[in-house]
Amino acid sequence: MTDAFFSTAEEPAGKTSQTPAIGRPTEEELRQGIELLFFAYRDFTADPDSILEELGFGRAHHRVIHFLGRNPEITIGDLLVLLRITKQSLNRVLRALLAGGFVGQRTGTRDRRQRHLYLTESGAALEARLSMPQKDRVSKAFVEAGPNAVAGFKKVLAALLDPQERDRVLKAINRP
Amino acid sequence: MTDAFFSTAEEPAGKTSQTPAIGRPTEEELRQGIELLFFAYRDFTADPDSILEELGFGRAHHRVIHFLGRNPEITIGDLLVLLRITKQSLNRVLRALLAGGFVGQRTGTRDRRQRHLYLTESGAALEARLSMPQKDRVSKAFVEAGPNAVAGFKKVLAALLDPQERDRVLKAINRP
DNA sequence: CAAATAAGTCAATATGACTGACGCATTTTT
DNA sequence: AAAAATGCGTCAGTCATATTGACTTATTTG
Repeated sequence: MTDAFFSTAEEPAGKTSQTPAIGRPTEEELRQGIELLFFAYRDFTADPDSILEELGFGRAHHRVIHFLGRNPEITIGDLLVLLRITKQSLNRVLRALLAGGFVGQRTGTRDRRQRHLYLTESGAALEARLSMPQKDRVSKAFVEAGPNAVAGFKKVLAALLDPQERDRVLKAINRP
Repeated sequence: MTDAFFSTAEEPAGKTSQTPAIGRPTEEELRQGIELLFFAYRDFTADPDSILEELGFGRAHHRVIHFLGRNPEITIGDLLVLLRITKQSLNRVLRALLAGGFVGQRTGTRDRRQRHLYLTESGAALEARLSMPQKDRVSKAFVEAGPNAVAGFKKVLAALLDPQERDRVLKAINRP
């Protein structure tokens, strides 16, 4: 079996590599999609790294900052669910951000065990600075590819999400 | 199926959230694109992890296996360029794969300093096993989103690549 | 009051990346 | 032919991010 998974000669002559109108995508097309996603995501994530390095932060800090920007007053527990990491992993990152004055926390009023996190002014400034190159890249890509392509891009990415959580995630992304 | 994810009803009448025909995409749209990419990629990469864990391997091993499947007889140096990691980083991973019998190497004939790497039979089997869930996910997404959306997906991802290397990468992905 | 929950922390471990340095075999250049 | 450059392997040390497990404290809930 599998003597050449990515072999060039896997399709009979006469057929092309195009997606059939209704059937399953070809092996070739799937592989291309997978690799494209890999490379595009790699370039996409490479953008903010140099800024983070200046501050001695890593991508974990970036993620926290991003989601805090999007979800002000989120509790630790909810942030853990969102990031899908452990409390201990978050802790180190969060401590650094608190110490650096990028993030603040307030004790919950309804439940005083909870800590509500938020970006400080400098935290928000950092968020803006970090997201700038990514927004720039995505913006250029959207403009270049055109609105129709962008719609397809979003549609496919949405379909790639875990079906179980798709609605939840899309709702979170798409809220006003 | 969850249609109208990216409903346009979120902006006040008069303004639409469509990308302006020629202008810059809106902040909202950019943020959505960024987050969608993040979540979709996260789900996408989660697939093979359980298989890898069985074998005591990580994503680094997966990447090596994938690119070895795609580039049989590649040399160490070329693989390093492709993966953009250091020789030392690759070494540990490669040693494990060689020891496990998933990868073999041959001394080059033209230049005997070079090692040409290839997947063994069990390596190819593992590659197939790892890529199966990803292909499945992408396949379902492509079918669900439809050919037009897939074309847009690819177009945007290609536009997200670093301009400097775009041609090189696309050529590598898209070759026969 | 007892139990459950939210959070913080200590400790140990794993993975995957990095830099720097050095050695060996081989090829290329001078 | 000698010198330099190249391809690869490896030792040693570091770093960032993640993990699990166990324990504490404060607080809420049954």
